[in-house]
This record gives sequence, structure tokens and C-alpha cells, in this order.
Amino acid sequence: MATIRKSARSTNPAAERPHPDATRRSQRSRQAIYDAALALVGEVGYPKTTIEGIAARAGVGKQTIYRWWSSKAEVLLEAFLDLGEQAVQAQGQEEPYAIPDTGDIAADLKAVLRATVDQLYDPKFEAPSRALAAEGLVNEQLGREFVAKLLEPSLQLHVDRLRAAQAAGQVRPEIDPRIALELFVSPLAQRWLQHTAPVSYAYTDTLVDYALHGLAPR
Amino acid sequence: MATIRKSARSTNPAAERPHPDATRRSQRSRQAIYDAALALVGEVGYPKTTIEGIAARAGVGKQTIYRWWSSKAEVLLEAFLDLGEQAVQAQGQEEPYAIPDTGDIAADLKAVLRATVDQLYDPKFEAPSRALAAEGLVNEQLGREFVAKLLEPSLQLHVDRLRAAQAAGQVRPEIDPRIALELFVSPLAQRWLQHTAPVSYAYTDTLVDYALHGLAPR
Amino acid sequence: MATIRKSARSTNPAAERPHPDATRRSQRSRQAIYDAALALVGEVGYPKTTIEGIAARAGVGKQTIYRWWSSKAEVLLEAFLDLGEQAVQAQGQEEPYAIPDTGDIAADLKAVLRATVDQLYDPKFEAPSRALAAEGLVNEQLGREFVAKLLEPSLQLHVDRLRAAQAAGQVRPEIDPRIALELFVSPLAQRWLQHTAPVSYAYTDTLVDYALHGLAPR
Amino acid sequence: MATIRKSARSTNPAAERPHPDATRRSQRSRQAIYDAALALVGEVGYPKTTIEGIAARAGVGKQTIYRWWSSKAEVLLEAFLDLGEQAVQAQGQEEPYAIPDTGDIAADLKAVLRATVDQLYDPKFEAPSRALAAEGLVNEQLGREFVAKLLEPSLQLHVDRLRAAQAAGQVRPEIDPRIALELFVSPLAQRWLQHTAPVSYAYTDTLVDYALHGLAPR
DNA sequence: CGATAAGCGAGACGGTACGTCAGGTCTTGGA
DNA sequence: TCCAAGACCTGACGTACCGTCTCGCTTATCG
Repeated sequence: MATIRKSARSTNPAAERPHPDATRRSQRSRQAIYDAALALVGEVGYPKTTIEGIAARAGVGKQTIYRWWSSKAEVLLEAFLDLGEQAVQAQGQEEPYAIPDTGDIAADLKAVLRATVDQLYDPKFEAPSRALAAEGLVNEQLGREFVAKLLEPSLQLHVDRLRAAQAAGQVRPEIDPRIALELFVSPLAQRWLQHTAPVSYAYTDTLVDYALHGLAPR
Repeated sequence: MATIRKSARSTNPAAERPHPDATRRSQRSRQAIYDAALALVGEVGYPKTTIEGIAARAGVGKQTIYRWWSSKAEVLLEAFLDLGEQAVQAQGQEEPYAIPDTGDIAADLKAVLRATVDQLYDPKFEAPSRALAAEGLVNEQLGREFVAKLLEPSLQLHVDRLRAAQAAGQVRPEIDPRIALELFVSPLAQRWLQHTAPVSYAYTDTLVDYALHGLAPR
Repeated sequence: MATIRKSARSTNPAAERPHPDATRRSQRSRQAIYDAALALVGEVGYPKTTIEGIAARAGVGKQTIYRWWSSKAEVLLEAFLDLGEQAVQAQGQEEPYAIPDTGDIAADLKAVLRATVDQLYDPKFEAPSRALAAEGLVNEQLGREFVAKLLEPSLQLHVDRLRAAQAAGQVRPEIDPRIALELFVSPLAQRWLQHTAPVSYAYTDTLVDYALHGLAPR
Repeated sequence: MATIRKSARSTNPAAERPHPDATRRSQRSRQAIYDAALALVGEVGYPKTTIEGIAARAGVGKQTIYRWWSSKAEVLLEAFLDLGEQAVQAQGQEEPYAIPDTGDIAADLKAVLRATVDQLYDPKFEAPSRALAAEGLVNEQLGREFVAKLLEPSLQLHVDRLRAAQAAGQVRPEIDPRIALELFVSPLAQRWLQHTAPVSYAYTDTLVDYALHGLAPR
């Protein structure tokens, strides 16, 4: 969640959408649409962001949007993915993000969760990701895309780190890492998404401690 | 989460919305609106449910909706709360739900989570609660109402049960129950909401075990 | 053609178009739409007159136009009929137009044709009637309405006058007046509509003379 | 009107439209465009005939149309002229049409008008000529072209025949043939164009009789 | 007990955005 | 260099709902 990766998507050049000829596609327009979509979601919120508004702001015909995407949610999803890619490239980061492995699983997870918190409240990211999450709840197709392209890569890193911890004897070997990671990731996600309670570093640290050592007395 | 209660709301007779005279309110219309709203959300989905559609289906003027509610989300929220109340009354349940206390915290939590799973996939409840959750992500005011009226009461029961477990020495005394419950509630919620993975009894049982005993070797 | 009458249409109060409730209709909007339509056709021409433009100029929602008319041609037709009615009322003319009967059929027809010429080149009338005529050629349904509501009443007056002339022995009794009137009306109409040649009083006088006395030597 | 001639147009090889090099023009495309335009006007009507539709049907790029014509009306006008030429050539008719001169002006005119009626209701000709006439009413530039290229040549033949009749003493010498011909041509044109009344041989015969001998008693 | 004022059903209204169609311009790649 | 193909910006289409507003019509106190 704290991590956005180059993500599988970007390298199948043609025909993600069936009909038009992608080789003739205007990169200028595409980028302008991404920028406009992200800006509008940030400024007026997702529900008041309209395709017409995006087109106008991007200086683009509506048809150019409809040609390549089928809904504002799809536009925003791709815009957000693109934003992630650009953020990665801007840092000159050749390695895709990974969770550090200092040998101390508790410390590493706490560090990652703190970074995740920072990202969740980064104004550039908050509005779009909240909007996409919301849309995904109700629109299953988009929800799956959202999960696969945005969440999954990041979750996989947690799985990897937990497996390493198992190898190092810091996590019990019979634990399923896919489930384990949810103990600390999901609570954070829910608090942030649903405003159920404030999110602080102390909170995420506590989550990691509880998850590692359990609620029951030892 | 598995529980829906009478919930604070129902007994302040006048002026939830400022203007009209609630004593003259037509209960026939109110109920018809609730029914129509829930039916439409179930049949065509939340985004295609419209105020006009609800009014038409309920045989009601649009103004009658706008007089008492300010958005389709509010209508649906109240309709859903009403649905919960009616479900409770139908069972002749005078006591509000509570989590059983057999003395075995693990068993009790597993039972409650299994009941929660059943409710989440009950067709009457799924569409509206998913819709309300989605709307709540993006509309903070509604989100808070949603949390306070629907989630909070149920979460409080978990808190109570965890405190009892602490008194019984089954949960460490320094644990914060508000955070603790998230270890198993949030993962379930997220899997369900975001379709990230299937939800089974085995899964919720595992969550309880992991949460109680931790990931680290003991 | 020189004459616009109260015309049968205006006095069936309800349901010319099936669906909406005509009693609730906004007369303010209706008049604003008529004004806007006529103004736009005069200013930018019929093809560049759009429903959207009419709505904007009239300060009216598009739906208010689509509720009551099915095309811009219909709007313009009714607007034009209304214009005619108002022109008649403005003159305080209680009698519907009629062709004068001085006893001299030649003089009377020449007078009427001169008046017709004046009207054809009246800027308020020219653009809309030309546009409606054009639309009527290609859209048969509208064409029939146009003929029935605008042309027919005026043509009937010519028929009446010709019958009077037959009674007075100025026109041969076996002549069919419906056909006879076309000898001078149609040439005028065609010159005007198709810009085939200029139209002058001398021309219309000549038409009447040729029609009355024939081309062949007597 | 009953006659379509080789007409001035066809033999100025270059630069009717300024820009492109007409010598390199693809005759295949040109013919395909004509065919498509006429077919579409016949099948779906003039208003629903679009440049895109013509291009698609002709298997031609839109630019190929815009390169050589400035509007669908122009395309159709040329297509229609071409159709006339081809019809003439198909009959192996080296002489341009002329009105017969049997010495009996009444009979000759009646014959020509009957032929005109036949042509007006020929399905190949009706839709395009009606469409062009309509467009000409509103678009003065095109209207003049339409008149000059299509109507004028045919009208001139009537003028010639009337002059011959004058020489033969069958038409009064002081009659202006340009005006005279309108007495029978315009009524026919108007009935056909505006669907004001059915057109039959009996009707056109009557027109000729009325025009020649006048309405007044002799 | 009759007046009067509220809620109500209906739905017209001024708007905004939808998703589509076509116009006319421009670019690309193949002949 | 012309042409087919079609992406692009533009602008209008006709539709769906929004939230507001008026209409009569119950209906239920209160003067």
C-alpha cells in the first residue's frame, strides 16, 4: 500500500481497449486527460468530477475520452497508475519498491506502515485513491482492476517480507502470509477509508506489536 | 458488524430535518420510500438508483422525498436502519444483540465472525450496505453517520466482550480492545468490501487464531 | 399567401401533443421560445439555429422544448403561426383577412399579389417562411402541416374570390378555381423561393393579365 | 424540367475548387462518391445522409470528399448532374433534349408536361432533386447553382418553343415567354415539391388549357 | 363545524451532464 | 502526391435526473 510499482500493465502496447488504433494515439491528449482528472478529483471531489469537465480542462474533445476509456472511474484509475509510475521514475528509482529487510521484522513492518500512512495522507494521493476505492466497492469489475493493479503489487511485497521472516524464524512457519498481512494492513486501511478513527504512527506501531505477539497472554 | 440494533435514531419525534412538521408525516409514504429504495438498490444497483426512480416506485411525489431527506444516500441509510429494526422486531428480540460469553474468547469470536459472514452475504443486506459504505468513503459526513449508526454499536459489543476476556485473563490487560478488535474485524470487512479474496468460515477462524496468538513464535 | 389568419389550430386547448399536461404549461416559456426561435432564424439562418441555441436564448431548459415539440421545424412552425396571430391581433383586426371584392377581378388580384410580395420580403417573415418551406420539401409530415396551416387558409380566400368572379361572369364557369389560382400564385411562389428571377409589382400584374386572358390570341 | 442536358459544367477539367491538382484525381473515387451519395439520399433521405456516411459507403477517406467539394449539397448536386449525363448517354442521345414542335403548341406542351411528371416521380430522381431544391431555398449560393445548372437549360427549351409558337401565331406576340412558361411549369413544380395536391396528366393538361386560353370568358 | 393550512401526488421547469453523432482538420502509411 | 483510414477538437443532439416550484387534493387540527 505504501508502494506503487511499475506495475504489470504498462507494457502491452496495443489494444487494451479493442476498437481504436492505439498507435495513432495522441500522447499529449492522454497526459492532459490524466492531469485534468487528477486535478479535478483533488479540487472538487470525485462526484463532481465529470467527463465533460475533464475534457474541457484537458482541452480535449469528449470523444477522445470515450474512445479510450469507458467511464470516469477508468480514466482516474489509469491516471492514478500513471501518477505512480511517474513518481517512481522521478525518483530515478530503478529498483521497484521493496520492504526493507534489516533482520528485524517488527521494525521493518513499522517503518513500512509509517510510510504508508504518509502516503495515504499525501494530498496528491488521497482524493483519487479514496475515490477509486469507493467506486470499486460498488462496481465489481473496476474493483478487481483496482485491487489487481494497485493493491496487489504492494501486498505481494508484504508477503515476500513475511516469508523472509519465516525463514529467519521470526514468524511461525505454519502462518499464511496472505492472511497475516491483513492483521495490520486492513485495520489501517479501514480507519483511513472509513474515518472510523485517527491514524497515527503510534497506532500502526501498536498494530504491528499486537499482530506479532497476539492478544492472548504468552 | 454482525449486529443491527435499535440504534439511537428512532425516537426523536420532530425536526431531524428542520422545516416540516413531522407529526403530520405520512407513515405510508415513508415506508413505501424505504421499500422502494431498498428494492431498487438491490435490483439495479446503487448508482442507477435515482430519487425519481424511488419516488415513482413508491408512488410518491419527489417533494415528499426532498422534504425529509437531503440525498439518496440519506434515504438509503434510514431505509437500511429501518430494515435492521424490523429484522430485530420480527425475531421478537427484545434484548439488543450481544456477543455470547461462554468463557472461551476464541470460540465466541469465531462464532460471531461466522454470523457476520452470513449477514454480509445475505442478499437483502449486501447491496445496500456496500452502497452505503462506498458513499461513506467519499462523503465524509455520511460516512460518519454510517459508522456511528451502523458500525459503532456492533463494534462496541466486541469491545465489551474483549474487556470481559481481559477480566478473565484470556487477553493481556494492557491491550486496547478498540484496536484489538480491528485485527479480525477489518480484514474480514476489507475482503468483503473490496473482493480481494473469498471469505470463508475457515478464514475467519484463522483470523481469530492469528490475532489471539500472534504471528511470532511463542 | 398574403394572408395569415387566426387559423383553425389555436382553439383545441389540450393534448395536441399527447404526453404532458398542457394546463400546467408555462406561457412565459412558450412565448420566450417563439421569440428566440424567430430571432435566431432571422439572425443566423435556419441551419445554424439549434434547439440548444433557442433554449439558451429563451432562458429555458432544453427539455422544455422537447416536451412540447419534436423538432426545431415544429417549433418554428408554431412560432410563425403565433407571429401571424399576433400580427392580426395587433391590427385590432376582428375580421379574418379576405380578398377585396371591388367587382373587378383583375384589379383585386393584382392588389392581393402586390400585398403578398410585400409580405414575402418583409424581413420578419422571409427567413422563417423560407426555412419552413424548405424543411417541408424534405419532411413530408411537416410539409403537410405547413401547407394546411399556413398556405391553405390563404389559398381558400383566392378560391372564394374566384368563385365570386365566376358568379359575376368575369371568370368562365367551367374553370376549377383551385387550379386557376395556381396560375398566378405558384409562379410568384417559385420566383421567390428559388431566386429564379426578381419579383416586382409589374411582374405580378403581368401574371394576372396572362392568367386571365391567356397566352393565345383571342 | 423534363430535360436534363449535358450542361455547361462537365468540361472544365481543372480547379473548380481552387487547391488540388485535378489531373491526378481518382475517377474511381469520384464515381464511387456519386453513387454513394445518390444511394444514401434515396435510402435514408437527405438529412440523414452525411459526409461520413458517403465516404464510408464509397470506401473513400473523408478528406477525398472535402478536397473536391465543400458540402454534401455540392456533392449531391454534382452527383445528380452526373446522373443526368449518364442517363442521356445511356440513351445514345447525341442531341440534347428539345421540346417537339408538331405545330400544335397545346399538344406539344401537354406532352412535355406529361414527360416531366413521369420524371418527377421516377424514384431515381425524386429524392435527390427534392433535396437539392430544399437546400437551395435556404442556401442561396447553392440555389443559384441548382437553378442555373438544372432548371435553366430546361426552361430555355420552353422559351424556345413558345417563341416558335409566337412566330406561328399561336401565342400572342406581346407575351414574354419567360413569364408565360411559369403559368404551367410553376404550378406543377409547386404541387410536386410541396405535396399540396396530387399531380396527374389531367391536371397538367388542364394547366396548359387554362394558360393558353385564360380564365376570363372570351 | 367549517376554515385553513399542512402534507401529499403529480409533474413542469431551469439546469447539468450524459453518451453519441457528425463536421471539418490533420496525420500516418501504403501505392 | 494522392488516397484510405481514422484520431482529433468542436458543437449539437436527444435523454436522464437533479433540486425547485407550483398545482389541486386530502386530511386534521383549531378558531
